[in-house]
Amino acid sequence: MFRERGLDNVSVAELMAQAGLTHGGFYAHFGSRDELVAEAVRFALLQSAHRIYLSALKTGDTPGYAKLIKRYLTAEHRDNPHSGCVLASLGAEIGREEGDAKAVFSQGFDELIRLLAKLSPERTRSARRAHILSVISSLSGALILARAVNGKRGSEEILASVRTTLLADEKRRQLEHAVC
Amino acid sequence: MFRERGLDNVSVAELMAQAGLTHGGFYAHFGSRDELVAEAVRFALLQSAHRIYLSALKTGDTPGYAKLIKRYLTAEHRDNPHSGCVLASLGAEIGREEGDAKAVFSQGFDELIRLLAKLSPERTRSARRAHILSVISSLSGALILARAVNGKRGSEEILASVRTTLLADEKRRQLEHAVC
DNA sequence: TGTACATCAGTGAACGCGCGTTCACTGATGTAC
DNA sequence: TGTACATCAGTGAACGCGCGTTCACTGATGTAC
Repeated sequence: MFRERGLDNVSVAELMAQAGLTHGGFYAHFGSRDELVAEAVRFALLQSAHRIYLSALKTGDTPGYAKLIKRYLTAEHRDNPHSGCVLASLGAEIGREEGDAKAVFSQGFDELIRLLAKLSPERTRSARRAHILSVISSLSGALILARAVNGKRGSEEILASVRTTLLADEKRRQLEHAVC
Repeated sequence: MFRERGLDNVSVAELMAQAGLTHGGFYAHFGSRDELVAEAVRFALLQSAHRIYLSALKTGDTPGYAKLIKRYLTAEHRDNPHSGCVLASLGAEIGREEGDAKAVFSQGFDELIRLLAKLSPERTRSARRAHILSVISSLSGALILARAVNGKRGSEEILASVRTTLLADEKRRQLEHAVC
C-alpha cells in the first residue's frame, strides 16, 4: 500500500481494514505508525533485493545485468508499483524522512548493492560497485519518469530508450574489456 | 516548498504564511490547493528545464552533456532540493497524481526532452531523444538515491560512481562515433 | 478431567489536532461624476 | 479638486473531516492447580 500510494497516503485505519481488522488493534503490533513505515520499508527493500538478485543471476550466456535491465524496464513493472521496486516508488520520500525509515533504508540499500556488485564483470570491488550503482540509478530513474508521464506513448518511449541505451552501453563496456 | 517537503506535506496555511499572508486569502488566487500544485509543478519544471539547458550548452570543447552531468550530480544539488531538479524531488509523487499536475508535468517534460535532445551528438532525432532520456534517468535516479541514503560516505559514493560511469559511457559512445 | 485465573489480540468510541475550504467582513485602491 | 461608490485582495473565525493515538472493555486461548 505504501509503494502504491506513498508513505503519507495510507491511514492506519485503511491498513488495518485491509488486514481484516479494526484500527484500534494496530497498537498491539506496532508502537507507532512511523515504526510500521520503517518495517514496511525494510520488508519491501528485502523483497526487491531478493527479486532483483534472482532475476540478475546469470543463466546460460546472457549476462546478469542484461536480464535485470530487461525485466526491470517493463510496462508491467511500471503499472504495478505495489509489488515493484521500492527505490523507484519510495526513494524520494525516504530521502525526506528523518527517523528509522531512512536508517533502515540505508542499511538495506547497502546490502542490495553489495549483493548486486557480485554480478558485475568489473575487475575491482569499487568498480563493480560503481557499475551497479549506475545501473540501479538509471533503472529507478527511468521507472519513475515512465510513471510520471501521462499516456502510453511517452511512457513506453522512456522505457524502451533507457533499455536500449543501457544495453548498448553495457555492450561497449564488454567490448572494451575484451580488447584490453 | 513542495520540492523540499513533498506535495502532501505543505499546508495552505504554511504556504500563505511564507508569502506573508493569512490562509483565507489563498482562494482569491487559486481555485483549490490542487490548482496551485499543478501551477507549482509547471513553474518548477520550467525552471529546471531552463537551468538544465543553460548548464548543458556547449562552451569550448566540453560537450554539453558532460557539463550537465558534472553539475547535476553534486552535494550542493543533493542538499538543496528546494531549488533543484523537480524530476528527482517530485517525479514519483507526480506519478501517483491523477489530475492537472500529471498532465502539466507530462507536457513540460516533453518540452524539456525536446530541448535537451538538441545537445545530443547522435545522428537521428529518435537516437538523440533516447540518449537524453537515458542520461536524464540516470541523473534523477542517482540524485534520489543519494538523498535517500543516510550518511555522507554512501551518498558521495553514489554521486561519484554515477558521474564517473556516465562520463566513461559517454566517452566510449564518442569513440564509437569517431571510429564508424 | 474440570475449574479459576492471567494474558493479550482485537474492538469501537472518544480525544485533540491540523487540514482544505467557506464566508462575512475590512479597508485600500481606482473610477465616475 | 472633491465626493460617492464599486472592486477585490486580504483577514480571521468557523465548518466538517480524517487523521494518529488512547483506552476501557471483550472474549478467546493457554496455564496452574
